[in-house]
Amino acid sequence: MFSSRASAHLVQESVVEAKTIREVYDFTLIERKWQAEWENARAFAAHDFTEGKEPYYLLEMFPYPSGYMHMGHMRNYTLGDVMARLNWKKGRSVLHPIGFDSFGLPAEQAAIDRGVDPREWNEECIENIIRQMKMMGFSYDWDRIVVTSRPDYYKWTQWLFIKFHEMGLVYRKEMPVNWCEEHGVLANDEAQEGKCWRCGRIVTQRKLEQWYIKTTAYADELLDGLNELENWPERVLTMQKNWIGKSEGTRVSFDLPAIGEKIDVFTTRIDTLYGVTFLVFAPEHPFVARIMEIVDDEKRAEIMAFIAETAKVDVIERTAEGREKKGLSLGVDCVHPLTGESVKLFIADYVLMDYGTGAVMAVPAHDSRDYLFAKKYNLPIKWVIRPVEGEWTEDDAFTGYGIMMNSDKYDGLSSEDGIDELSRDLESAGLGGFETQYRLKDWTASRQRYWGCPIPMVYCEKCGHVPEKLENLPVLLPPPEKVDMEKRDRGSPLAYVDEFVECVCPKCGARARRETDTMTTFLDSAWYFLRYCDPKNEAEIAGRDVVNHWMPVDCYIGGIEHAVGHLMYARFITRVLNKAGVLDFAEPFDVLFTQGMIYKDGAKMSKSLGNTVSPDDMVEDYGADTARLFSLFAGPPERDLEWQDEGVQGCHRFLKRLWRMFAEFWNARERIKELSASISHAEPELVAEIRRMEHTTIKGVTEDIGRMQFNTAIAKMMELVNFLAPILANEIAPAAVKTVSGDTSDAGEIKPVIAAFESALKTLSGLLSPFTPHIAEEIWEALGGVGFVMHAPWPAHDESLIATDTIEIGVVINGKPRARAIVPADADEASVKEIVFADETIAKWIEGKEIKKFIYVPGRIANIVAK
RNA sequence: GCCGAAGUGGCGGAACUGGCAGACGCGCCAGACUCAAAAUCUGGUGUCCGCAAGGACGUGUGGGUUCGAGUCCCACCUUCGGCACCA
Repeated sequence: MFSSRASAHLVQESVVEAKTIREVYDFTLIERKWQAEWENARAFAAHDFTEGKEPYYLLEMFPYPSGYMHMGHMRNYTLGDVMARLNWKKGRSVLHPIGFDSFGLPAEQAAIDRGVDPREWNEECIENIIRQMKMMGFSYDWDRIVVTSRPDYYKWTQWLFIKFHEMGLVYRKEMPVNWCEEHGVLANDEAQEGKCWRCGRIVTQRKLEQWYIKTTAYADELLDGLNELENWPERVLTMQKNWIGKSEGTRVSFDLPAIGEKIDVFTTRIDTLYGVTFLVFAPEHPFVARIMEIVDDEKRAEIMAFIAETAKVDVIERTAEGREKKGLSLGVDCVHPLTGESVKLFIADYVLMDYGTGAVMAVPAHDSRDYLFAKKYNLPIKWVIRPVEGEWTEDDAFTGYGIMMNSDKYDGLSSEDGIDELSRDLESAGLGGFETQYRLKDWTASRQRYWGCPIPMVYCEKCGHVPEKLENLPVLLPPPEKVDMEKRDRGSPLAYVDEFVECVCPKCGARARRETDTMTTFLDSAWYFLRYCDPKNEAEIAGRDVVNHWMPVDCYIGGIEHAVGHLMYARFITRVLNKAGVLDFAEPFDVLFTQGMIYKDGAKMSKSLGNTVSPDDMVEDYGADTARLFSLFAGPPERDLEWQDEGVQGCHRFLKRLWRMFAEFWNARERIKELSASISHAEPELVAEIRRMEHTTIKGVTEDIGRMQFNTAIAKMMELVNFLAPILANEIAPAAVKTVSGDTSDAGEIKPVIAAFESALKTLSGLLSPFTPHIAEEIWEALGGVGFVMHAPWPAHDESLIATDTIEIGVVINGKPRARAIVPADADEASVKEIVFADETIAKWIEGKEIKKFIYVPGRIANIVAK
């Protein structure tokens, strides 16, 4: 191999001045050359408000900068790059930005483990990833990079928090959290089986007061908004719908005379109210403590033991499938609101404090959980619903809708009518009424971590919790050398940094304490797409006009793993800012595309499994164009794909073949060009064939791309190369050889073939350019293309060049393909029938049989039914 | 358990609204070039029967609709993903 410098010289000369192009595909050279050209020309820069061009905002989910990226990550960005480049070619004004979600645990952990500065660690990783992205030829607007951990960004994350505060959307609440002595607060998935995922210590429950954001206030809007999202995958919409978990039902209260209180319960089946035989509380329910005060010592001890038992089990295990339902009678009764009967009161672990009211009315006859519980504790079962048709058995709960019975004046009503009437009657009696419950919970904004965006709130003895003044933003994170990140007894490590904590009250000026929790990183990433529109604005989160110009995002590409979390938060923030009058639109992402993951050796490609493929190695061995091509060709983008090294070689072989064909063609053309006089001949049939294939390919590729079927689009371009290669070898190259030896007899005839071939090649470089942009630019330039091929218009096909006079169809006899026939393209059924029956092979098959039916599907098959 | 997606050669995958199953690529086999290997090129390649021409079978399983089903309908099996004591 040549050193890249020496060969750079060689190829540059050969393409531009000399008479031959080397047939060796020097991808390193080509790729470096065009990456430099694009950079110099600022070819990827987005331009706000370009006149006469429709804006197109293409976004990929930005990465967490953890060291380096592997091909699994790169697939996402390759997909996005194809879409961006495609839209450049379609004449849109493209915004294709990139940034980094750089706050969060890995940087903090690196700081703890290795004593590095998280800022520096982030910046190094970012630099490396940018290098890798440029190496892949991605067309990002590098002037719009956004980094969530930089103060110029997180100033606006803080501004958002204050905005929420202003709008009454944040509040403080005390809730139990998973606590590890060593690692502090843990998320549920970090506390599997009651043990810390890092150190294996037993996780305990601790109460902690934290900031919450009222996402539930937007539950209905977020749910209804899903109907507008026509271009989102169905499964994401379903997941969001389940996550919001809207449930319409009825609230009803039961008297609890023992402590002089009313117990509210929520039910979706108020029609079963007469079947209530007991009530169940979550063990954490506040009334349980009240009841303990009035029961005897023995009972109190029992209750305490039961609560202690439940608390030992973490949430995950407690809500595990098929778990035996454990409960305990509290020894007090409450009163049925309609019958006045006494019903026993229990606590049980299957009732959850954070759904509904934390108490349920138990109807064992019509709820399977209550049924199991009643059987276990020998409680009465009262049947109040019967099926509309047929019998039921008492071996199990009957949970369907039916006809009410044993329900006083409601007897004979359908469940639906019963729910309606009972809810109304309860409402007028002041005992309850219709109510809607959501599974969606408010969003915990606080994290007890150092490496996050400081929550811009201040606690003053006199004024309470007060937001920092806007002109004081950003509230800067103290430098890492001032922080002991492992100190967590007070919650966040920042609580020990006096110069951070001590401040003055923004309202009264008295000495005050700064909030030491930082924000969840989901908040950083829930609005970054707005900042890309106006990344350098120092006065606003983003200029109003420019945001409304680019937004909503035309196409958002990312992994399915963000179907609920990130995408829900981004939608929430957009809706809030819409309501606040900052944004003109309510939904941030017009089209959502979820790409599949890359697997290798049967497992998801990941650093921890050590089965990654490095883009650096790929680019060195095969080049960026090959790496891009393979991740697009191996399968449809929404599906998972298995990484296969042999497949990579296949794609590389294709590019090598393409390059060699191009070089051979160019060399042959040069020879013929200079030696032959122009002799006009009739256009050979070959020219029409080349044109037909050229335009068929344009049509097919354009259609496939419209459906984001990049794998089949690439297959069609491979077919074009397979078609062109023998023409070069058998027609053009021999003519060139003859010409060189002085025999120009073929030159006149071959000239139109060369012209058609050249046109096909130029078209191919256009079609290929979104996928393999470097080799495409090189071919485009050599064939005299104007400007960058990435900005040149997408090729258009001419239907009249595709059409043929005759077509070949299949002939099917009694369901089996038996023969083929050539018919005029515009033939009708009668004339096709004539041609088909004149055929010998076909005659043999239908000999002595009666023709029952003849069907001609234009352009495809003829079908004969014979008996 | 509920909801959703998917089952096609040795492998990754094509087949848009029912119309010639297996495009394209990988792998494999044979041949060419080579002292040889690699690279490259040419041809072949669903399975079974057959020397061949040719034939039979074939899209997870079982049924159905249709002139015609990978595609539509019903039932089932498997895999993957999401949710899961939600009252």
